[in-house]
Amino acid sequence: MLDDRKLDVLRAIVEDYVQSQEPVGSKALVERHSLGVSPATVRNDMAVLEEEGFITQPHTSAGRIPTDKGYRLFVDKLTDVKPLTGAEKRAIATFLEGAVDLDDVVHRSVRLLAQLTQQVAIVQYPTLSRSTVRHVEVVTLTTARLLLVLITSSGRVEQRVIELAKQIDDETVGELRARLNTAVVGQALTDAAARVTSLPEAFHRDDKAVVTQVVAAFAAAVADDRSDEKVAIGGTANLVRFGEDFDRSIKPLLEALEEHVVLLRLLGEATSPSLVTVRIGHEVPHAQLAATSVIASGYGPDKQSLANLGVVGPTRMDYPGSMAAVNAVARYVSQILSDA
Amino acid sequence: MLDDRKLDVLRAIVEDYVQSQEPVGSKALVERHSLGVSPATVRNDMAVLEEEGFITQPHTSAGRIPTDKGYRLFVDKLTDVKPLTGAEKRAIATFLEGAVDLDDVVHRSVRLLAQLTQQVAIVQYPTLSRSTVRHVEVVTLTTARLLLVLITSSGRVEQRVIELAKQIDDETVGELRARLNTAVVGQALTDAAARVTSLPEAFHRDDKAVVTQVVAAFAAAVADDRSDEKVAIGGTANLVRFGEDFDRSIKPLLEALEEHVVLLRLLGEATSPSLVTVRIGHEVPHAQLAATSVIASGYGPDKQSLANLGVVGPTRMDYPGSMAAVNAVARYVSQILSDA
DNA sequence: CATTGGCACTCGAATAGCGTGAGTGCCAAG
DNA sequence: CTTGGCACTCACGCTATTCGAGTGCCAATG
Repeated sequence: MLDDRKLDVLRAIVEDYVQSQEPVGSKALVERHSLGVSPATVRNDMAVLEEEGFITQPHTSAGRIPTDKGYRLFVDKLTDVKPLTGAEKRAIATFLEGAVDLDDVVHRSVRLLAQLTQQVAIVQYPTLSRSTVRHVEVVTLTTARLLLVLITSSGRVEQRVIELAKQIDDETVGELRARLNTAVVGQALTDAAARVTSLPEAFHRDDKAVVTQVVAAFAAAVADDRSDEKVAIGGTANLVRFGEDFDRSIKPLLEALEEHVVLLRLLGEATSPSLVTVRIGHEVPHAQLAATSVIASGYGPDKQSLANLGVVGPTRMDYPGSMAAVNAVARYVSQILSDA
Repeated sequence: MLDDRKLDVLRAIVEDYVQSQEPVGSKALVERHSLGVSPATVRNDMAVLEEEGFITQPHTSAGRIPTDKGYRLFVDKLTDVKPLTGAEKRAIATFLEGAVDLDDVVHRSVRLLAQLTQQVAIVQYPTLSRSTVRHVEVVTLTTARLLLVLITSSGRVEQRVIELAKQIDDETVGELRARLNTAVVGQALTDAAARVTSLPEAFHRDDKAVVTQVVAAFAAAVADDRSDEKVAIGGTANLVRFGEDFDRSIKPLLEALEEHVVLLRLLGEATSPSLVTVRIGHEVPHAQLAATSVIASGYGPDKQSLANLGVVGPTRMDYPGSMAAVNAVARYVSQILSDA
C-alpha cells in the first residue's frame, strides 16, 4: 500500500512541518526535497497518506500536517536517532562532570536537556524504593531531639527531626547508630523497614521506648511515597517558542508541570537505561496533553533503572534530535551515578 | 494638589482595574463606588491625576489605567495590608505544619503562596552564609572515599564526596569527625572555614595530607556561593491568567524564572522578617520585567533574615491581598524554622 | 499504469470600509 | 467647585471583498 516514495513523502512532510510549523504543500515539497517527481504525483501520494490517516489538512485549501499516527510511523520506521556531534558530546560531559552532589547532577541535567532540545525538560530524582541504604546517621540536637539522616546509594539524603518522648544519652545514640547501620547498610530501602523492627529488643528496657520511636521514624522515612515524586523541571521558557495556540498547548502543559504526579505518569514506567520511549499526542496518558509528546528514558547505574528523565513538547517536535539528547543525557547521568 | 476625593478616585481606579483588567471610565466609577459626585467631577479629577502622572489612558477614547507611580501611591498611602481571614490563617498553619524537613517546608510554602495569591511564588532556601553549623558528619564510603555531610541550623544538608589521595582508617575518621564538630558546631558558616584551617596540625603526620584534603573540601562547601542561589518556584500555571499580551508579560517572566540569579535580585536585599517590600514595574531591577511587580519579604528565626520569599506578577495585581499572604507565609515559615 | 501538466475550484487570511458606542474634554450654568 | 450638556475621538467589531496557496480531477503521455 505504502511504497517507498510515499514513505519518503511522509518523511519530508514531517521534517518540513517540524521546521516551518506550517502546513506543507505539494509544490514546496518537491522544491525543498529532491523527490524526482512532479507536484501532481506528490499530491496523489498525499491523498493516499491522508486516506490511511497519516496526514491531514487543517482546512481544505491548506497543505498537510502529520497526524499522531504519522509521527508514530516516522519515529518507528522513517528515522534513526540522530547521532550527536562530538562537540555536543563534549559539552554534555563537561557540563555534567563538575557536579558536586546529587542535587547538582539533577539540576545540571535538567538544564542541559532543556538547552539541547530547546524544550521543557524533566528529571526525576532517583527513587528511594529502588535504592539501597548507604549510611544512616543519628545526630543529637538536644537531649530530647534527634536528627535522623539517611543517605542512599544514589546520593539522596533524607532527614527527619524526631521529638523524643524521653531523653536519650549519647552512649545509647552511638549504639543505636551502630546497630541501625549494621542492620540496613547495603539493603534495599524497601526491605530496610523490616530489618529494623526487632532492633529495640537489644536495648535496655529504659531505652526501648525511644529506640522504638526512632525505628518507627526510620521506617516511615524509607516508606514515604512522596519522596519518589521528587522531580526537577527546566526549560519552561522554551514554551514561548510555540506561543501561537496558547490555550491549547501551553496552558495545559504549564498546569501539568505543577502536578508532579502527572509528570511522573508522563515519564512512564521506568524503562531500562538507554532505551528511549516516545509517546505522541493521544498516546500521552493525560487527556489535556493531546497536543503534546513525551520523550523519556530511564537512567541509573547498572542495568536497572533508578528513575526517569525526558522532555515534553508539542507533537510537532524534532524527534530524532530530542531522542538523541535524552538518550545521551540518560547515559551520562547513569555513568556519573555509578561512579559516585 | 491632591485632595482626599482625588485619592479616593485613584484608589477606586486601581481597585476596579485590578479586578476587571480593563480601563475604567468615569461613569463606571461613580456607579460602582459611591463617591457622591457626578461623572463630570470625576473626569476633572482624573485629568489632574493624569497630569500628575498617576494614571494614563491607553488611547484617547478609552478609560484610565494606573501608572507605576499610581500603584506606588496606592500601595504606600491608600491601602493597608488586608488582614487574612481566620480560615486562611488556619489553612496556612495546617498546610505548613505537616512539613517533614526543610525541603518540604520550602516546597509547601511555595505552593501555598502560589495558591493564596494566584501568582508565581518564589522561595529562596535559607542562605548558608547566614546560617550556623549544626553538625558535621564524615562517613566512610570506601577506604579511599569519604562523604562529608554538613547540616546547618536552618535544616539544610550539604554533602560532598571526597576522593582521597591516600587511605584513611576508621579511627582517624572518628577523630576527624570529633575535631571538626568541636571546631565549628554553632559557628557561622562564614567563619567555619577559618576555624578548621589549623585542624590538620593535631593529627599524626601520616594523616595530615588526607585531613588537609577533607578540611579543604569542607571549606569549599561552606564557601560555595552557588548554594545561596537555591530557590523553589511555584504557580507558574497562574501565568496563564494574564495571557493577553503574551510577549510583553509572560515571555520575559518565564525567561527570568529560569535564571535563579535574576530571581534573587528580584527578591532583593533581605529585609527583616515581617517587613514586606513592594517593587512596582520599572522599580523592579530587571529591565525586561517592566510590566511586573514583586512582593517580597525576608524570613528566618529571630529578628534576622535568613532568606527571602515572595510573589511575582503583573503590575496589575491585588497588592493588599498579596502583601498579606506574603507577610503571613513569611511569618509562619519563620516560626517553623525557629522551632526546628 | 504510473506520471504529469493543465485547470477549475475552495476557502482561509489579509485588507478595507463602516457603524457603533464608550469615554473624553470643554463650556456654560448653577 | 460642581454639574449637565454636547461635540469629538477612536478602538473595536462587523461585513464585504480580494487574493492566492493548495487541492482534486482529468486527459494526455511514455
